[in-house]
Amino acid sequence: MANRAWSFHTCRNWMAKPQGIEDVELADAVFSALAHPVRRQILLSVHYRGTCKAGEIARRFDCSWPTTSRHLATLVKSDLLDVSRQGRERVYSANAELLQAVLGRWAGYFG
Amino acid sequence: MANRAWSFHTCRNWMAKPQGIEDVELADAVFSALAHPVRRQILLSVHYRGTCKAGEIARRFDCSWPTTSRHLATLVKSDLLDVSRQGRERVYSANAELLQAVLGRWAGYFG
DNA sequence: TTTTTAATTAGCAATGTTGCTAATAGTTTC
DNA sequence: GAAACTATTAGCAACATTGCTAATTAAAAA
Repeated sequence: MANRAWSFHTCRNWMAKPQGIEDVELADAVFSALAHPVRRQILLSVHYRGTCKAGEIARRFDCSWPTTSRHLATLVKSDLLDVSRQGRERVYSANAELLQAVLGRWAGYFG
Repeated sequence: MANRAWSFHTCRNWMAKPQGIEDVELADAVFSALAHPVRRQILLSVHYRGTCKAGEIARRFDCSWPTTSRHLATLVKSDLLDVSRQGRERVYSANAELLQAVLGRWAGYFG
């Protein structure tokens, strides 16, 4: 029989290094965003270009513009990408600090 | 019109830092495994305990033993967990080096 | 103001994930 | 060998993700 009395509290007590709820949600968003190869490529590409318009990205990947657009939305929702409008174009840039913070924290848990 | 002529080759040329195919698959497995909060907790817990039997883990999480078992299988498939049989029990241990290698590489891409 | 350009949102089908209970496999103990 | 114990696999329902095309929004250009 599985333990039905589980709670965040009991989990914190059992686990050696407790995590705050905010961390759980942030990690969820970031690792889920990174779980798709096209999103990882988009993120890398935007980072190394500095900034990128949606169309520049959409034209270079093997999926339709709407599909790319949804990947971009997922990345923005996770805060790994920032976006700003310039006329009818949208300019994306990578939030490298957030990515490094989350990956660094998790690497640290296993250090 | 989206670029239908995309290929891994063209992508490598466009991207500032190309990735090998192995890296893509490894990153896929690792980030997908980390994308679920219960799997992250299991991994942390096993790491801080050193080793853990399946039952110890299953009893302490808010999901059935079979569900935990599948999370464990996902983690093993990604190589983030190692497993060995001892009699009728299975002992899991975390592969901290792999996790740090993958997270470290990706943090490095954005350094 | 009409047309073109840039990009997203809507809607749908296919597929993948996650949870459960029930069934099964392999080990130890009696 | 039978019973008990540890754990996984099978099978199913609910839900989420991902891809597409078509429709829509918003801005620029004509």
